[in-house]
Amino acid sequence: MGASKSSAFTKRQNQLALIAKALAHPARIAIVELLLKKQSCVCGTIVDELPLAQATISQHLKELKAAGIIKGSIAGNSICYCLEQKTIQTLSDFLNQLSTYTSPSKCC
Amino acid sequence: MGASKSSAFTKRQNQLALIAKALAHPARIAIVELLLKKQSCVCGTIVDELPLAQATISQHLKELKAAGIIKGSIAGNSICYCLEQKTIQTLSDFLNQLSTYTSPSKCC
DNA sequence: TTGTAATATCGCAATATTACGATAAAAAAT
DNA sequence: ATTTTTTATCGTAATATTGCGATATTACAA
Repeated sequence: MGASKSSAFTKRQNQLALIAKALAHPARIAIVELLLKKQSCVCGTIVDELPLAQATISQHLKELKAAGIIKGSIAGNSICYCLEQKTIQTLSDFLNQLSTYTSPSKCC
Repeated sequence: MGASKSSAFTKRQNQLALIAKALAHPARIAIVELLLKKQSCVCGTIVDELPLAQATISQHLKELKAAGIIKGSIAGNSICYCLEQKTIQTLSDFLNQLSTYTSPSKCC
């Protein structure tokens, strides 16, 4: 045991969890913040701005890409990363649902 | 090595990552969905509806509570859980920022 | 071609998460 | 008082993540 029981849940539940998981690390939050703020979204810039080794950043970028949160396009010698709004919107919509929730009178 | 380098990031980045991490599992997505849909938010109901052992559910509830996503209040013999909108809103606001992003013309 | 710069992948050690049976704790029911 | 119900915690095995040095890969430059 120890493996996540993903087969026991719906496709949508697994998808939302995957997107959240991709954002579940401060380095990856920092990366998407950089993509939001900076004009340049080249990988090297990210490596320069974050206090982690190049190999580590590359791994984080891979996870964000696998979850569909960012996409990379080749720009000459380097790779330019950008946010994928569609995927982010999926989680965003779910959270908006949650936050407009009104608790049942029974408790809380 | 292996530990997350949380000290290298801002308090806000760590907080957002923590909230995302709490939602980074399909069982925990299922739990907050239940809290959204059901009138009853008693722990036992959650255990009955999800295909996981009681100990496992309890652990997931603990994580959601630790991240401030839910809160529990004693209701007689059992415990009633509800969503904490404020915390959810924190991540929701961040994602809304991300999804209104327009990519720099340089690439993508 | 040969060299250099930018990213990705591999391999490994340290740590964290997931799941659950067993057990504890606390209140309600008998 | 004893039993039952409800939830939490402990201990542990299986698995996943994190971080990085070393190395591969790929594209451009000279």
